[in-house]
Formats: sequence, C-alpha cells, structure tokens
Amino acid sequence: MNTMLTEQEAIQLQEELRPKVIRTDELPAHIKLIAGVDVEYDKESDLIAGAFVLLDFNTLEVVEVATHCMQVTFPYIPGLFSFREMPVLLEAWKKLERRPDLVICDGQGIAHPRRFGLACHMGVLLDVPALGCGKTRLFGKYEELAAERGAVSPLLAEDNGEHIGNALRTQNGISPVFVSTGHKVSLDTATAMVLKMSVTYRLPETTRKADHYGREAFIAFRENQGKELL
DNA sequence: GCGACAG
DNA sequence: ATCTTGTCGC
Repeated sequence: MNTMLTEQEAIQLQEELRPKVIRTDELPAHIKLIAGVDVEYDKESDLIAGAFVLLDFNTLEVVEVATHCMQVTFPYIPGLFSFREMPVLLEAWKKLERRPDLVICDGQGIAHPRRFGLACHMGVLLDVPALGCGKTRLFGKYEELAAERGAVSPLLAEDNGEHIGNALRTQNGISPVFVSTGHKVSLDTATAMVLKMSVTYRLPETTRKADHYGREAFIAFRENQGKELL
C-alpha cells in the first residue's frame, strides 16, 4: 500500500528535484512528435482519468493515445498540483509505445512559487522535454499585453523579479495563456511552440486533444465499472 | 489579520 | 476541476 505523501514531504520533494530542472533547449532541432496531457475529474467519487496524446508536429494528426483511470491520491493544493496529477499521468505514460520530443502540460512549469510546477515535475521524472501552458496565472506579475495574437508580456516573480514565464495571447482579443519552462526547453522556444500549436483556439491543439481523449476514456471506464457490478 | 491560490 | 442560463459583445 502506498502511504499518502504529506504536504511537508511533497514540498521537501520539490526542493530535492528542483535542481535537476534544465531551463535551456535540449530537445531535437526538428520535432516530429509533440505530446499533450490532461486529467479529467469526476464531480462525485474520487475518480480521475489521465491522457497522453501524441501528435505529428507537422500535420497535427493524432499518432497515439494512452489513458489511465484511477482514484485520486492527493488533494488539490495550489503549489502542489503536480502531486495530484502525476500519478495518473505516469500510468498513462507507461502505456505509451512511442516517446514524444516535447510535452505540453496543462499547468505551470517554472512559473511557480518554488519553481517546480507540473511541467518541471513531469520533465524531470520522465526525462523528457516539457513546457507548462496554464489557462490562469499561479505565480508572477505581468503588465497588460497587446490584443493581437502573438503578443507577449513577461511574467516576473514576485520574490526576486526573475523572468519565469510569459503571458501569451494565442488568439486576437482572447485572454492570454501562461507559458513557462518545464524541462529541457527554453522560455523562448516554449513560447514559440505554444503559439504554433494554438492554431484556432486559445489552447494548443495538444491540450485540446488530450482533454477530448481523457474525457472519452473516462466515460468508457465508468461504463465498464457499471457492467462489472451487475 | 487579509487576500491569493495551476486544475 | 465541476456545477450551469442567460447574456454581453462583435
């Protein structure tokens, strides 16, 4: 049986893993496979579904999908979000046959109070280039940015003023997303990647596809659970 | 003590 | 995350 991690132990683990994060580009010059991840939650019951989706970087076609369902093992605590979502995503990752050149995470990377958001956690544990693309801000201040797609405004850490991420407008007149380094990807590359993957909607196609397949897997899982009870 | 707070 | 109709704006 797994003993649930305490809040203090989780923070301790973040401090231990943080030094392993690489904030510079150490990914292939020409990306072929790009991945998206997402986790779905059940409103009642503590079931969650994690999904990894691999897309062809040039055509954006789905190459592979891997999902996993299980019960949540950690509560939602701002700053410790990765401890809630990593377990399911690790299981989904094990089912993946191919390895992506870059993973786009739904959440923050370095733009985190201890500089260790979900994208860093995933990148370090799986040793894969990863970046964080959050829908809302967790940490850091930024100035308003132009209304046009492509507009960028630096996210500066409240504690030391460090440039930890970018608020990026992916569509004209739509609220920005928050991009930051996860592991083995520079902020500039991460920002360019998110903009390139956000062709029609606010969020990158990787995240949208992962959300779709995660939802689908969740429904299928619940139906099977119901049958087993008969 | 009073906000802020990824999903 | 999730519960949810109408509604404000282009």
